[in-house]
Amino acid sequence: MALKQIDPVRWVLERDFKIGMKVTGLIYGDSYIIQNLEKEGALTQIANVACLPGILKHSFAMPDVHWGYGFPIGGVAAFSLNEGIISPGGVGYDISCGVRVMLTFIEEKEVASCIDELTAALFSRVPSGVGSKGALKISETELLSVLAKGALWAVKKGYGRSEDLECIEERGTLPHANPDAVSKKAIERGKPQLGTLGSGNHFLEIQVIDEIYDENVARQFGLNPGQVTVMIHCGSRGLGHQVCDDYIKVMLRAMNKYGISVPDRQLCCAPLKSEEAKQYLGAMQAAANYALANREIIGQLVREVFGDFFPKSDLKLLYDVSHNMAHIEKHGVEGKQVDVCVHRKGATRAFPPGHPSLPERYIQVGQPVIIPGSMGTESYILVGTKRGMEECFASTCHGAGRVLSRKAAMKSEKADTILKRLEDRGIKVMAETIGTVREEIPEAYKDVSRVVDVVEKAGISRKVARLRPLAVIKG
DNA sequence: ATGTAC
Repeated sequence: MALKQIDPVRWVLERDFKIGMKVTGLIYGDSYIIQNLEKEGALTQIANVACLPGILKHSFAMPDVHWGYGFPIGGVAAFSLNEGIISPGGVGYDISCGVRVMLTFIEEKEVASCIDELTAALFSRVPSGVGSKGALKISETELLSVLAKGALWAVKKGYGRSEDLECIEERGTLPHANPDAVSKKAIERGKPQLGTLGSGNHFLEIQVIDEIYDENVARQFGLNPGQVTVMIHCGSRGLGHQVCDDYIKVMLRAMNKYGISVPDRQLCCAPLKSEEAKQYLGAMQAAANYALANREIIGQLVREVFGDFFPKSDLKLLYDVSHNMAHIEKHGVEGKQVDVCVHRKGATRAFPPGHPSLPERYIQVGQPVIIPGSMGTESYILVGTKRGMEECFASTCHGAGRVLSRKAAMKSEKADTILKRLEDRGIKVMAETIGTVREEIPEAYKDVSRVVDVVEKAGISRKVARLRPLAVIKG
C-alpha cells in the first residue's frame, strides 16, 4: 500500500480505487510506529474503513493504532448524517470504555507509609476480574434508570457527588439513550456488574504527578508536582459487550436490506438515517450511560477508602472521558459547520479551548485528555487543541497501544518475574487473575511517551502533566 | 473488551 510521509509525524495512505477507498488515510506516527502498523494488518483496516459510505476527510489512525475487530483500535472515522453509516465495530465491544482521574490533596510520602494497606483496601472494595460482580446489585427497573441517566443516577443514589457531573463528558448523561433498544440478555448481564472494574487492560491506579509540561494549564486543571492522583480505567462490562454483539447481527441483516457492501464483514453497518442505526445509537448511548455510572460508582468507592485512611482529605474529579464511542457532534466540513457522526475506537475526544460543551472551569484552556499508560508505566494528562478540532474531529490517542497480541504476550514471562520487576521499581501490584498480569506485561505495549510525543508534535493535543504509578489494581 | 464458544 502506498504510504507517503508528509511531515515528521504524518503519513498519508493514498486512495486505492481498486478496493474502493473513498478518502485517503491519515496516520499519525514516527517511523517505529509505522513499521509496527505494517506487520499486523492495521494498515489494511485503515484502508477498509476509508471505503465506508459517507466517510468525511480521512480514515484517521492515532499513533497507538493496532488491529481490532473490523476497525483498527486507535481509529477515528466521521460520517455524514445524510450519506453516512454507523458501525458497532467502529465503537468497539467495550462501549464507552474510558478513563477518569481524581485528584487527592495528599503527597506521595503520606501514601507511601501505608501503600500496602491502602492498595489492599481498594482491591477488596472495588470488585475486579472477568465475571466480577457485587459492588451493588440492582433491580431491572433501577438498571433501566441507570441506562437512561448514567452518572446522574449514581449521584442521585448517593454513589457519587453532584459536583462530579460537570467534569464528566456530556455532564454524565447521554440524553438520547434508549433503554428499550437494549436486549433482555444485555440487561441480565449488566445487573450484577455495576461498580466493578472488569479485566484485561482495565485498572485502578494510585499515581503521583511527577512532571508538569504546561504550568498554566496544569494550574487551571489543579495539578501540582508531588500530588497523588487516582486513575480508573473501565467500561460497560458485559452489558456493553452484549449490546455490541446484538447489533452486529442487526447490522449484518441491514447490509443486505440496504445493499451496502464493505471489504470486511466486521465493518457491518447501517445508514445513519435508517431505523437500525437509530436503534443502535439509542442502545449504544444506554450502554455508555452504564459505563459513566460504573466509573462514578467506582470513584465513590475510592473516595470512601481514601476517607478511611486520610479523614481530612478529599478526592476531586479532574475529568472522565470515554475512548470507545460514536458521538453526533458539530464539526467544520468543507467550510461549513455540520453535525457528523464521529466514531472513536481507542481514540479520545479532545475538545479545544472555547468549545461549548466544556465545563466552565476548563473553557479557557481546553478539555483534559487522559492517556493511561500500560501496567507499570507513566500516564499522561493532555489538553485539546484547535488544530485537533479542525484536522481530526477533535481526537487524539487513547494509550500506548499493543504491539504484541494477548496470546503472544502470554508466552513472554512468568507473572512472578513481572511482579518482582515492578516491585523493584516501587510499584505495588494486586491482580485478581495472574494471567492478566502476563497479558498486560509492559513489553506488550508501545512506549506511551513515544505515542504521546507524536500527538503533541502533530499539534492535535498538548502535554500538561505526567503521572507515575505507585500502586496498580488489575482485574 | 467478554459468563475469552450457543
